[in-house]
Amino acid sequence: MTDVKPMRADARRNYERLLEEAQRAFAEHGVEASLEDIARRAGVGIGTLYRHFPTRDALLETLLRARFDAQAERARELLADAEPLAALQNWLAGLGDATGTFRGLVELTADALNDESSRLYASCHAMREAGSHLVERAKAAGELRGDVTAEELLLLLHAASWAGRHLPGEGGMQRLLALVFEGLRAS
Amino acid sequence: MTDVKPMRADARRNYERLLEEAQRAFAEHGVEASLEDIARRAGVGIGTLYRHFPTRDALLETLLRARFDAQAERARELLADAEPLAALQNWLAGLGDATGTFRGLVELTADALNDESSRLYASCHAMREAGSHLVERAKAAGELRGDVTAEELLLLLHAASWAGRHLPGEGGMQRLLALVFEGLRAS
DNA sequence: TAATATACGGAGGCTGCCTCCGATTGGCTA
DNA sequence: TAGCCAATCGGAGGCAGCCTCCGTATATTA
Repeated sequence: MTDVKPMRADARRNYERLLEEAQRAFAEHGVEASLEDIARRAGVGIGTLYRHFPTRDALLETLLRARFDAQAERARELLADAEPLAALQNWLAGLGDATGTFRGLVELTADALNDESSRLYASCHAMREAGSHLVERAKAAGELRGDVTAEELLLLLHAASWAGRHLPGEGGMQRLLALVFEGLRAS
Repeated sequence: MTDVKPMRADARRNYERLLEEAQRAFAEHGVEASLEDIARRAGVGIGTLYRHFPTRDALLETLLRARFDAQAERARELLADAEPLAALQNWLAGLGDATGTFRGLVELTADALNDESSRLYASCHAMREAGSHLVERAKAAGELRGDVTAEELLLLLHAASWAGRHLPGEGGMQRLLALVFEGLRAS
């Protein structure tokens, strides 16, 4: 099936250098970091970058897939947790951290979920599927409103993650997420 | 004080053509629309655009100031409303509409609120001040949680507005905002 | 109508995106 | 170990957008 011819030594070396520098650049400048700059820092020509990663999304996907897959796996683990709502909140917080690693990433993943042709769709979608089981379980346990969809919930998490970036200081996302769960009305 | 020497006729004409085309371009392509394209469509040179509006923000601010000021004014009116929480929600919905006019505008206003050197800061800040009175009133009436700040509330509104753009179909923002007020816990 | 302050326009320098193709080289074979 | 060739590299070049600068044009005033 997956008869991947091994890469030539120079190709593999460049591939890995590129990923290292891309990670650094995206972390520092956000998902819009200059690709030419990444190639330059990796010590390869821009053509080499484009051969290995034909689009920016392809590069991002390679960096993120493992992280997103781990997040999906974590959802499966949390299905065994005794407290459905807490498990869901726990998982969402992790997702928020994951999409918070690069500036601009939340926008990308939120859009990817609505665009099957996106290169990021597959891993994002798998994550959503995994998460939706946590949602259903929390609903079934009567701990979560029954009229909220997994889509809405995920979007609210993304929104909180987005907002966390626009609040001075740390931990903004957690605070906002808590507010979203509790509601704003005085009780 | 404001002894504004009247503009030369051609200058005024160009100024207005530019605003018209900018409105159209931002509405169509979002706040990142090409400035060269705006100048082209307005039938003026790029230099003319930059003379009238030295930065993209200056152009945006001219287009938005009236709208934002109206929003601040609306907050003052709503202070007379008999139902503090409803008035606040009403006002927030209007703000959501205002920041939803151009793609990318929410990000801009959310950032402007944290950056006094931004050209948009003044009008955004005035709006926040006006809104915070509505917040305080709703708290005082015991209809809104006492531990929420106006900053957080505005940010949550912005987040809902942001998220509304990433949900297929209309009215996403209103639905999300409602969820934020009600809370997600089953009651 | 002539003088002059004001305003115009776009060339040009820069950066970033992406493609294409001649030059280079790793790895296999004899 | 030499030599071959497919795999890989690198960057020039075309395009678009940002912004500045300054020679040219023109509205206004006297």
